[in-house]
Amino acid sequence: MSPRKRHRRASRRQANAPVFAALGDPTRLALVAKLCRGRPYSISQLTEGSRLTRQAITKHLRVLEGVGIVHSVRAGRESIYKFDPQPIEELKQYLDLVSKQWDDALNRLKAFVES
Amino acid sequence: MSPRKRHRRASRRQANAPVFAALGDPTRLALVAKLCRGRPYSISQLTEGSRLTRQAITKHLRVLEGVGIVHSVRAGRESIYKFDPQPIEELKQYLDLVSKQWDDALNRLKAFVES
DNA sequence: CCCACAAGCAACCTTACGGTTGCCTTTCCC
DNA sequence: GGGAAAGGCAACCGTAAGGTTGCTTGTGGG
Repeated sequence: MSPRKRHRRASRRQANAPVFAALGDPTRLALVAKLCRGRPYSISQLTEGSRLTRQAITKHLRVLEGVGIVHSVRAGRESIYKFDPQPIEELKQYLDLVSKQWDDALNRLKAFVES
Repeated sequence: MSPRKRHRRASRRQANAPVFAALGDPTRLALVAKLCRGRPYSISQLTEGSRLTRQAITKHLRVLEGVGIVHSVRAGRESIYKFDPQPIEELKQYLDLVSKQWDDALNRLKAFVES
């Protein structure tokens, strides 16, 4: 593999880290679970059922929005949050790549042992 | 959905958070990328090519080991780390579930609009 | 036997994160 | 118009995370 290619791959990997980090919190995972039910939710609605403050939820939503997992629009006096599947789709692709790399390595090893 | 079922689903979700968190760091992502190339690596080998201290790398490896992404065995005077695909496989499943839930919601919405 | 290499352990530092509280602004609606 | 609902902003707090340094322990090889 060329150094340039390796570098491109590395920066793609690095780009995924913040998305993983955004999902690395139970509260945020719960928010995602709720938002991917389809309907958009206001902050108050998302705060309902959580033992946390509205402010805490707001911060978590900002983190999710920062990596593109959700988008918000202001509608009158409320902020409406909606799920966006794209970043998660990219994570899936990346994890597939990791699995694939591992499988290939195992197969190469097997072939080597049997030869 | 029954409350019991919702609860089981919630705890499964919660269990994934630490794994996401473990992947939510560029250094750790780089370590995973290296380790899933197949061969096991010692700590010194994993430290090579990184601008961080061996200690820092060790800490990161402990985090990864804590969620089962890697396993270590002591071999003589070195600690050998090996990749384990299982936790990542579970993440993939979970993300699939999220995507699926979103798709279903969209389809329901479409059906509703067209009716 | 001794030295050097691999790692572990512990202390420490700085910064980011998760969370709360208090107060201000905007919007709705009676 | 005025009160209540929905948020935004900023300050603050505790703690865990990422990283370093220094020192000790164990192991392998000449």
